[in-house]
Amino acid sequence: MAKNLLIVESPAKAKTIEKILGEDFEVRSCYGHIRDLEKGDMGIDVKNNYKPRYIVPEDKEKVVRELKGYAKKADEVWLATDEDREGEAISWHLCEVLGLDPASTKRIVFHEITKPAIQSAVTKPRIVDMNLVNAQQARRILDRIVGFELSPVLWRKMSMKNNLSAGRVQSVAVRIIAEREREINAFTPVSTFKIEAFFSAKDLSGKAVIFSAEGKKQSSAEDAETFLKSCIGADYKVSDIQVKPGKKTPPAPFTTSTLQQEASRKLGYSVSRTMVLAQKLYESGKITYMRTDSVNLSETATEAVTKQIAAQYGNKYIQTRRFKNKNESAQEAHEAIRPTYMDSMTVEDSDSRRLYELIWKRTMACQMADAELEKTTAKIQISTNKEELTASGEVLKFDGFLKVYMEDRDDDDVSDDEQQEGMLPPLAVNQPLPLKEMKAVERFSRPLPRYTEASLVKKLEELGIGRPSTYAPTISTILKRGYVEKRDKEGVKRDFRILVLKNDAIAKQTEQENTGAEKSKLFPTDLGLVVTDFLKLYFDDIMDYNFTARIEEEFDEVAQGKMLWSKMIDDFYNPFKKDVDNTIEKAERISGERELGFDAVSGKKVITRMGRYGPMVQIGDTSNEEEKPRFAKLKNTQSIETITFDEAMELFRLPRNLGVFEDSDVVVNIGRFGPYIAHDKKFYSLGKEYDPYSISFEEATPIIVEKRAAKEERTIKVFEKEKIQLLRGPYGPYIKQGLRNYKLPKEKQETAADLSLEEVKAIIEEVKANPPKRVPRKKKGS
DNA sequence: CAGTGAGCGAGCTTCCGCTTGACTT
Repeated sequence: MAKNLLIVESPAKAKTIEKILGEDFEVRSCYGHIRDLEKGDMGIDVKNNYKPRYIVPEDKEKVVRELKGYAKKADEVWLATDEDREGEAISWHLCEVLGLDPASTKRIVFHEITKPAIQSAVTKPRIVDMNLVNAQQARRILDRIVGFELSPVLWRKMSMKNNLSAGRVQSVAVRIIAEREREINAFTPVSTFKIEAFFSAKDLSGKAVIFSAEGKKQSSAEDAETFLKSCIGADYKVSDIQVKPGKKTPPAPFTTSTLQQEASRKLGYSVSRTMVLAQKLYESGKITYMRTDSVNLSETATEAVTKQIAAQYGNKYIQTRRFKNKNESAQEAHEAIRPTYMDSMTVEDSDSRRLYELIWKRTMACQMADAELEKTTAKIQISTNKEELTASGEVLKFDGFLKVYMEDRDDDDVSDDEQQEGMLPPLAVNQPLPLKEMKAVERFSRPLPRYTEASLVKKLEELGIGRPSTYAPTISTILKRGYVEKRDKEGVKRDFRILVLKNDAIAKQTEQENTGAEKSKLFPTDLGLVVTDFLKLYFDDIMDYNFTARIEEEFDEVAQGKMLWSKMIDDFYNPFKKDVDNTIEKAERISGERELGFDAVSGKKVITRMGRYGPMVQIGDTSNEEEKPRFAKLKNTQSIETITFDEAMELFRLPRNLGVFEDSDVVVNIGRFGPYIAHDKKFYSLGKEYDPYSISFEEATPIIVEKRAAKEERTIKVFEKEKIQLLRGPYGPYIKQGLRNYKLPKEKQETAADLSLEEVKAIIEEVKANPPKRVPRKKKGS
């Protein structure tokens, strides 16, 4: 048994460190936090200075039990959790649970898992910093108070009430999505006319090439026409040439947030997919820790990178750099995300290969030379006009880091004015240029695009909201709660005008473009919009984009010992609790109700609002005892915010009876699980390719026949009397009795069709006796 | 699986941040 027990947070890290420290140390991991506030009564004694009540959660009991065992056997316990607020708190909780004295237990830190860093850390132990621990407790308690006070307000005030939640991070994330949607809805595009002239000139080899030059934008079709007319019969010549050097600098190495953004843009990965793959790479020792907000590289890593650059591209491609975090809240417990071994350019695993190569390239690039450019701007004079045209081109003189890596940009970073810089043919001042044609093309201004998962992460990080370990879970939460949806949107066709000047004549054309199409973007749901409005109305301080930044300043003061954590919480809690009580007492139930007009047939009022089961439209009033109102559910692409009267009335066309097939009615409707066909007491889901409002009898009947056949296909065997079915599912054959499913043991899966009733019953009993382990369900804290 | 939409009110839900697996009909 080793004399020393060293505890870190991550098991993968434990393995590496044990190798470095050798026989004197046994290194174990605590798998993150080992204690948390109990759930009952918020886990806080509000009246007793907010004293927290901590418990070891059920799924951490085993870890704690084992650590206690190791600690008992060791002569000395060393705490080596991450060097940040959360890590410090974990060390303190370990002291509490393992019966160690925080005033004397050795606490060490390192921000990189390298031999020199760890060996030097062991020579400089300190003790747990209680001020930092208190800052974490304040953070934890404030989040618990906000979450557990606000969520119940929603349960009381929302008409839709299952599983609603609110919190410091998630509610602001939803707000960001909601506000962008409203900006887009309110946006009115303005069109201008872009002037583009095409000239011919000879390139270096003497071949004629076409290049383009731009003129001043025209604000209307009339102005554009006037300008083109003024150019009729004109001569063109180069009046000025400017050549300027330029450079591009490589981006910093990856943090969690930038990795998620680039993997989204370059590889199309969702934020959670990126994290799953990165976790795999980390656990197999291929990359450093993947949840970090630091852009720092260790000395050893920088050396390895430059060595690799020299070997692959030569010394002139090397430029060592140190990157600094812009974000002050960065807690720099780890390095940037980089390959562990720079000489491995790729990995075996095909799933994570593309992500690994992306990380490898970005890491290489960050220590490589700037790319050098030459930007040429040529002014072109129009003989009949005092306006000038501008042609610009860019030539790469030295590729530098671009040899391996080019960062992608978000749509919203690319402005309309920016043009793709191509090459210009060699030009000389006073050189006459023959005009091929000149165009005035109508271009519309565009609203900012909707957020992707990754661009939302970027925004949250800019606001200092959330941490690397929570970006992916936060997105899952707001999707799961139904505040936000990830989906595509079809664009709409729009005409745009083009005026062409060619051979001294002007022609007018109209062309079509698709606008507003979105792919895999985040849209707020009506629930998200209504909840956001409600929270903004009654809790504007918590919904403020700067709320987190403001309280982080106070946490910092606690961490520096300048403020008592309980005082900080008290200052926050008292006014907040007043708002909560006031809201519960005074606020009306929220439904986002909007009046659309009056039904032509009944003369009754038509409204749209949130109902118990989601957004809906309603004809008539619920207060009318005589006649119940008519209800219809909104389509999932519609919103109570934007639906028109005509669209609303259209929804009342369901259910539709299409006719009689095999002696039964064929009825189309939309139910709890989407559009369906009901026929002969059976239900058949309608795929996305069908519209229940327009599907015909001729389209519907083959669906019934097909789905019926597919179901037969899935059925292996039926025991009619016992109501037991043997079915084929995506995870192999299984038994279905009533609503419950039972998995077949592996050895019986091949021969499922031969099973007798007795054998099937035996399997059911067997599974019932030993139910498959489920994901640990949260239990009531006690 | 596929009706619902008002109100009453058992008992329940809920936060953010640290970490990994075992699980899916």
